[in-house]
Amino acid sequence: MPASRGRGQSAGLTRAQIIEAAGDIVADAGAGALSMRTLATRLDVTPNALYAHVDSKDDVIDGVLDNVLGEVRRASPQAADPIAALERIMTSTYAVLVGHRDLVPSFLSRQGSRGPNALALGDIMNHLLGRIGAEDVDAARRVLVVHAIGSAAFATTGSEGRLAVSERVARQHFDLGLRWLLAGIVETAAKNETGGVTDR
Amino acid sequence: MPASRGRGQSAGLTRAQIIEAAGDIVADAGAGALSMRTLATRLDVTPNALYAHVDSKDDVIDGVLDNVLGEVRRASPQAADPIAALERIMTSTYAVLVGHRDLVPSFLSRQGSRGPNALALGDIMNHLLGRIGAEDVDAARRVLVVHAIGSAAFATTGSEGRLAVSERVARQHFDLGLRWLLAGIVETAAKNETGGVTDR
DNA sequence: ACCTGAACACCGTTCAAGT
DNA sequence: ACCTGAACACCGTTCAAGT
Repeated sequence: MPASRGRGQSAGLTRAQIIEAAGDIVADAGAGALSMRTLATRLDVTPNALYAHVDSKDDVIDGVLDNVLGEVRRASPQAADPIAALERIMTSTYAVLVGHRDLVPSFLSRQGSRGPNALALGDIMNHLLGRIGAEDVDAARRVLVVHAIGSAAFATTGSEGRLAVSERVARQHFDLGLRWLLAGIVETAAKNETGGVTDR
Repeated sequence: MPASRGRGQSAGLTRAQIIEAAGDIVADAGAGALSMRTLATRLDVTPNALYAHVDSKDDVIDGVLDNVLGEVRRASPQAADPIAALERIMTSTYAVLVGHRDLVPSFLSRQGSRGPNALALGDIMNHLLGRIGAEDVDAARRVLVVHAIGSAAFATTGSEGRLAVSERVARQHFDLGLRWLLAGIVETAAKNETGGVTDR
């Protein structure tokens, strides 16, 4: 019920404000509770008013996803040990995603968000992978991202399924896979080290 | 419009029949087109009639997912080369999932289906991983499954996103990651080979 | 047991106003 | 430009019948 406003009166809505409110709903009541209507109610406007600032519900979700990615602890591209820096970025990404469980399916179906935070993270990863000497930077980055998001999707204190596994064990599995992948990337890079361009 | 039937007349509905029809809808018109109402229409019954045979829409989706998993080419647990057999199983899983793109998000959010086909596949993987001497069979299996499903989720001829990549390249990335993971599993197994139990 | 009729409590989105 | 009112075309699920 948009309560107190007359017909042409601005509610002072902003795209950023809408997306933040959407994030709050997801945090408070789960992703299933997010609808254009619950969102409108929280902002004290009618549902259709939102469409002056966002394109669609998917647009809203994209914004929420990128905000979440903003919580990832970003390592510096100039970190002394690029492999350790990559390990930290991916581990932080995993932790953030596990902290926002019911957003993870959206993450995968929308291919991990294309917002500014996702792009910044991707750039840092590219730079670190370049310093390691990765043969195919795009491939390495994608495999790492798939592992982080996929692992988060599988890390559920899974109600009924018997494969369900504790958060601690899921985290161990993630760590193990991450080490295997980084080792593979490094090894592939080492093979190609026939005087190619490196960082120092 | 359930056309020609009187009030208590059986339509001869079966759970298997319902799930098959649901799979047909997804194949014909995409996952977005599947609703209890479109499903009922296709089966020429009213929507609520379905609830005598299935618990919910999620129940239907679980059935569809497991049917899809039935298409995976199963390697024999006794295959001469267990590593190659694992590689074949994962590659076939990836291919099947890419062939059912819009089901993949459901796959991840429902943790890969718990039906008979999923269980059978998991058993074969466990046996092969045991023969390789994997240190932690559960971890290895989960990491491989996450890689296959996650890679499939990211393999889209992605409309607008700039990260979108051709099906060929996505497949190359999957292959690369799979090799890294299998190498890691084998290497971890080799380290622990201090006279433990093996297959021969 | 297995179905229909009717309803409940929702959705996302659009279109024509009003200021 | 930014909002409201009203509507369109849907959802999943339940409950009370009928045979």
